[in-house]
Amino acid sequence: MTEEASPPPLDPAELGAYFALIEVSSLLRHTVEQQLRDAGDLSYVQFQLLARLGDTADGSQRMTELADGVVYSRSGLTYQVGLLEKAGLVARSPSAEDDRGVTVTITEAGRDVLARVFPGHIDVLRQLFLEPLARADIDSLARVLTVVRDHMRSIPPRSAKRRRKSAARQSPNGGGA
Amino acid sequence: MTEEASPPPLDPAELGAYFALIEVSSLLRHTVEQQLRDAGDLSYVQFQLLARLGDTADGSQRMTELADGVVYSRSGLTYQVGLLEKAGLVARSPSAEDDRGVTVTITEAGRDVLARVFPGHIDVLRQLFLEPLARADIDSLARVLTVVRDHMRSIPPRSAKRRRKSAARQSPNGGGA
DNA sequence: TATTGTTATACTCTATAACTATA
DNA sequence: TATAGTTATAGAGTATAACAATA
Repeated sequence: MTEEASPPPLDPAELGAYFALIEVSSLLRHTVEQQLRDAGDLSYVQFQLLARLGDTADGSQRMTELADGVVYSRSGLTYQVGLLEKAGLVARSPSAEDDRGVTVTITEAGRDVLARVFPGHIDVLRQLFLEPLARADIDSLARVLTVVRDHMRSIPPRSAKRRRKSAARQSPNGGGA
Repeated sequence: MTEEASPPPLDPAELGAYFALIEVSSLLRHTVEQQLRDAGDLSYVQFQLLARLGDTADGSQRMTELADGVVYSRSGLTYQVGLLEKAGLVARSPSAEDDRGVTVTITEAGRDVLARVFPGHIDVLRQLFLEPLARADIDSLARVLTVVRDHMRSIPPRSAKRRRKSAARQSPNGGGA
């Protein structure tokens, strides 16, 4: 085990893509988190959860569905949803069809926070991320990163080791769009 | 509060680039962190610090230089370097020219850990990130993301929060929550 | 007076394991 | 037995502010 064959090193473009990706996403994430904190007292994860709920027709999703979207341990999701509920931004109710389940619904207050936070969020994205890019760059970026994402999603995620989520079955509303 | 005019919403390509960027970097980061933890008991930040030191001619850098590279608060850097030192992977010594300064140097053990961790690191990058991409995609990705990074670096971000001196103290804003 | 770096501290987030209640 | 979700708990990481020593 000490003698692992060294893989060939990455070439400059590969290294460049990797380092730039990490650096860009770190800086962007950092700035966005500050904006969300300032504007709505939300962490990024909480924002993601609210945004996800706000995107559905009835503003509701089951815990499991939320966990599928945001890569989390179940307890982590319970924690974050608990915070949102305490802040009055979501409500929990027993699931109709499955007595084990819990349905999370965004409240009016939750939608208000979302609306209050969105403009600044978009501003940050424009100023920090999109501003220096040409139309073709953005298209290219979206295309290539989507390829990578789909590839990553198609691979056995480590989280599947313990308690498998609904990874095996095909969910109609996967997470697309 | 300020009434911000709603900016025009992002178009699909812009949204796609943003979401894919966040998702890809999250998943990649997550996987890499596990690998680093498993192979060398290193957090990603610790790996970054070691790699940075290992990249210099003499394996040394001042705390300030390290802080410039890795987006951190000074105390955070002190904490991480403290951990690395405790593990014997770096050594601290007083800076030669500036008696206030501290020079951090990677040790032999530190280089060993780096060498032990690199192959798996590169494997993860290849399998998860680079594998589905054509040569041209990687080049394109590197180019576009580098543009973004340079743009981000040229802006205000973290330097703005640097170290601020306490000028005339504002009245203590009692609102604690 | 400004800067380098540390310390003290408080807090957020995340993961694991044990637990319940349904299916 | 397997799944949905919660709880208890423990640990890592980060930021802020106060501080000491030096420039």
